[in-house]
Formats: sequence, C-alpha cells, structure tokens
Amino acid sequence: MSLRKEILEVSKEILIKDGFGKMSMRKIAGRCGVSATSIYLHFKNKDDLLLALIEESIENLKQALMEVLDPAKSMIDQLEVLARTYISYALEHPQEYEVIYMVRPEEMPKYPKEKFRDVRSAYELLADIIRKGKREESLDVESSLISAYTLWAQLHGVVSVILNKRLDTRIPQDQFIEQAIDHIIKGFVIQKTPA
Amino acid sequence: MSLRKEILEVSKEILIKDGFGKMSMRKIAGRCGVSATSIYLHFKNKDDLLLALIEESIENLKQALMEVLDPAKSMIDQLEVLARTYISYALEHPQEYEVIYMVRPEEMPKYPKEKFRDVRSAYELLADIIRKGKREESLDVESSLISAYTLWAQLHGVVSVILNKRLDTRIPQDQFIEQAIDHIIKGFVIQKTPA
DNA sequence: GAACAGAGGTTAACAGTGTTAAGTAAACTT
DNA sequence: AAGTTTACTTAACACTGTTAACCTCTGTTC
Repeated sequence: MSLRKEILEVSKEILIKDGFGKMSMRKIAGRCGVSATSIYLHFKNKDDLLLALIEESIENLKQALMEVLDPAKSMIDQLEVLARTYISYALEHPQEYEVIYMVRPEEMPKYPKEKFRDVRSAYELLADIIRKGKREESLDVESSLISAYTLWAQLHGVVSVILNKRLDTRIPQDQFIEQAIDHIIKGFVIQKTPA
Repeated sequence: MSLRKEILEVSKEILIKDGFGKMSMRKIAGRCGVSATSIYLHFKNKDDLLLALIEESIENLKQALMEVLDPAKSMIDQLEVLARTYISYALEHPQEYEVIYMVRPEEMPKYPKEKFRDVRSAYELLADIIRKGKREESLDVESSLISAYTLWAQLHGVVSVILNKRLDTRIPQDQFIEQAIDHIIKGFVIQKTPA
C-alpha cells in the first residue's frame, strides 16, 4: 500500500478514536513507521491532510444517505428518512462527522474551486428530492438548491447542538430529535391555508 | 482593574481580531504585561478561560436578541425578527460567535451544572415567545422549551454553514438567509390543512 | 558504464504551544 | 517580630507544525 493511503487510514483511525486534538503529525507518522516529515512529501501541510479526510467523511455521509433513498416513497417521506439518517449517522460517527465542519475558514481561504465535487453532489442529492417534491406540488420551495442547503444547515444545527453538548439536561435527546425533525419537515411541505 | 478582568478583556480582543488559533496564553499574558503562568492563578486552564468567554459571548447575543423584542408585534413576527437578528449578529461578530460553539465536548465533559444560567435564560427568552404563540394558537409546538432549542439549533446551522464557508458559490448569501428563515418560521406556525 | 535527476525518505532544528514545579517578594495576620 | 498568604516570577517539560539540509536508492540519458 502506498504511504499516502496509509497516512490517510491511520489519520482517520486516530481521528475517530482520539479526536482531532490528538491527531498530530508525529503520531500519524510514528504509527506508519516513518518520520513526521515524510507526511509533507504527500500532503502540503496538516490542513491539506485534513481536507482529504473531510472529503472522505462527506463521501461516507453521502453514501449513508443514498442507501436509505427509496423512490417508491413520497418525497415528504423520503425527506424525513433522509433527515433521520443524517442525524443518526452524525451521532453514530461523531468524530468523523465533526471533521466535516471542523476546519475553520481562516485556515482554508479558497475552499471549493476544483475539489469537492463530491460535496456538491451530496447537496444535489437533497436538491433532487426537493425538486421532485416541488414538481408534484407536495413541497413548498423557491430554489430547490437553496432549500437543499437550508435543510442541510438545519440538520447540521440539530446535530451540532447535541455533539457540542449544548442541549439542556432537562431535554431528552430523542424527544429533541423528533420534534426538530417535525419542525424541519413541516417547514418544507405545502401549506394549504384556507383563504 | 483586576488582572482577571484584564485577561478576559485582552483575550476577547485577540479572539475577535485574530481568531481563536492566535489566542495563546503567552500572547494574552504579554499584552497584560505579566507572565503566562499568572493566568493560571485566575483560570484553571485555557478551557476555563474559554468558558468564561463563551458565557460573555452568549450574554451579548442574548442582549442583542432582547433589544429587538417588541411585545406589540405578533408572536410570528417576533420569531422572525429574532431569527433575523440572531443571524445578523452572528455574521457581524463572527469570531465572537464562533466561540459559543467552538469548545469541543471532550475538552469539557461536565458543561452545564451550576454555571450557564445566562445561557439557559437565553433559551427561555425564545421559549417564552413560543409559549405565548402556542397559547394564542398561532404556533404549532409540543414542548415550548424543546422548540426553542430546535429554533436555536436551526439558526446555528444556517450561521454555521455560512461562517464555515460551506455555502455553494452559486448561492447568494442573502437569498440563502431569506429562504432559510422562511423555512424555519414556517416549520413553527400552525398548519391549517383543510380536511 | 558514468553522470545526472528525481523520488522518497532521513535527522536536526526552529519557533511556538499549554502547563507545572519551585522560588520570590510584598502584604496581611497573629 | 514571626509566620502565613497572595500574587507573581523563572525555568522547565513535553509537546506541536513546519522547514532546511542531507542521504540513498531508482531510472534515464549520454
């Protein structure tokens, strides 16, 4: 196996097990049986390595979402199962999920550009469902793509509150998730308010 | 002025100007004219200092929210202006906002307990509006407190996507915010679906 | 075959980090 | 006056990401 791939695997292993704080270049290198500087032959710097990990993590999340997609179901049902899956996945793979939103902007000024086509495709996945829902008039949106991002943002918010332990101790996590999904989905479906 | 207070002020100054990454103990100490170790006489460690900053930041955010509260308006309108204010505040004070959600869980295992009454009171602020909306049957919620957390989470998600520069370059930020607020608010108002 | 170029690694070092242990000097208490 | 406490200091430990310089093996070209 190439060292590059081994670095990625080991990094991810450390990341998932011990969190980002413990993921040092020397530790990664040590576990690969090489010196720390060798990593710099395969990655520009730590952020660059992190970027590769982010891509992987998003790809995995996207995969998890795709697996629960069921064209037989209604768009609303699909949206709900996607929301549920997103949250479950994030809570079951907290360390990996955190990577996705961890790298701070100042450390990576020119984020998208060529890379991150996978990332976009993950959003397109949601946008597609929403677009279909819009066509069959079960969903109430203006721009499907923007709504996809909105949905994603809302889900991330819910996950973030839980992972960062910001949830009130009085509130049962399950109940919070259920109510959050309710609110989020309701925000997307057609409102048939009688004149 | 007490050194403790000066440390807090200087920390915040550095944090807002240069971001968390540049906020080192030695730098704070240097700018206070003392040695780095002095900080440990007033704060248990860096996380502890950060916690104090988080409290302050949340208090400021809460203050900004309280200022736009207007009992004359409908609950739905108030909810909307709160949402708008939350997002604006976060985007206008990005470094300060980031503090609120930055400290990672593993670094602070026992978060709430005695402290953070202010934090809770910020949520209660939202919960109050929601509770009133529920009473006058303009809002559709089960638990007001949980819905308050849900609203907060959703708003944080929207902000987070923008601050972390995860928004698609094709999407105008303003339009994203507008559509997000629409979806979020809609998720809370009563749905009068005709049987 | 000899000379060269580059790939893929090395060690040593720099400048920085959070944090602790031990020491000091002034102020308060008895 | 002696002792204790308070608020600080310096020195050091064990790390961090990153760079410069060096080495060694491989493949290519004359």
